[in-house]
Amino acid sequence: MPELPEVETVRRGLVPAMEGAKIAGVEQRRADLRFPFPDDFAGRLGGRTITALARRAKYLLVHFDDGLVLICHLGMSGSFRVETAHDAMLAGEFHHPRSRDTRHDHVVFHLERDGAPGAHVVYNDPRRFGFMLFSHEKELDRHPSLAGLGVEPTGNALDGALLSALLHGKRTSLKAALLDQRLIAGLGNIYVCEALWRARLSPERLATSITAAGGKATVRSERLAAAIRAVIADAIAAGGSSLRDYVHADGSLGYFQHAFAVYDREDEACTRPGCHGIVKRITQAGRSTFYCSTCQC
DNA sequence: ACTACTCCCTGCCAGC
DNA sequence: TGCTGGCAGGGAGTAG
Repeated sequence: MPELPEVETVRRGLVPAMEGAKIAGVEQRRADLRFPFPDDFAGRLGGRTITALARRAKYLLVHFDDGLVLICHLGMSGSFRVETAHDAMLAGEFHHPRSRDTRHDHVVFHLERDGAPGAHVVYNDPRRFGFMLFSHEKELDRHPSLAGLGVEPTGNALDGALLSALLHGKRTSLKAALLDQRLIAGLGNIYVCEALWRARLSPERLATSITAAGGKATVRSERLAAAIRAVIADAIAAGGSSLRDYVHADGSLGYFQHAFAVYDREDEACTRPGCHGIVKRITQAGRSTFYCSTCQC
């Protein structure tokens, strides 16, 4: 589910309720998600004030006033939603328009602000591939989940030369290489497919084939780096992609899924002007790849 | 060191 | 109307 643009959208959606708020209490409704919750999870969070919400790749980072950091990963099906006390009351009594499936509400953060009860932030995750772990600001970069992550595809850091250097010598497919979080951190199945289509490059091409010795930029690496940055920026601007039940923290939907050129568009006509190809679906590394074999080569 | 494959878990949808 | 199989935004762990 959530790739970088979705996590960034979630982060922005949670900021108003969470930044500057104090944790009044935490309901932890099961012992584990993908991993066991840290010991005394609720106890360690209670009474702390949230100073900032940050993001690294697909990780949401909740910073507290004493340097504690809660590292959250949403896995495939995780989501957060913000409920006001009023929402919670209505949901209990009526079918509230914004109510949703609460079967997999695993964690509820009760917030307070200026001593008054604030919002509830609820973590829901049907498949439980998500997880929450603790770290500390001073050792965050060395945390096992974050230490090996590659470059962010936001901003201008990822250019043709860097991409060429990262992919040089990689004998795997271009698709698999772009999914490797150690190289570029934050891309997932959707945005890799979309970036490759924008760059007119085949997902089946050998990753090293778009590079030059010494990591010098090539026409193709420049094109792909630009496509990756653009698709991520466009998706963030659109509020991410809403597939199935994925919604923003405030319950609204992102709309980038309407802009997909190839993802989940098997058998549809390629929309590139002048191209008369049909979008195909193939399986790479056990996951679906969507692309146009006519214009992507 | 790399690369490839399996598995974790639940829900949903198409096809029978 | 069931049932069944396949598939889904991810990544850790293991085996070559």
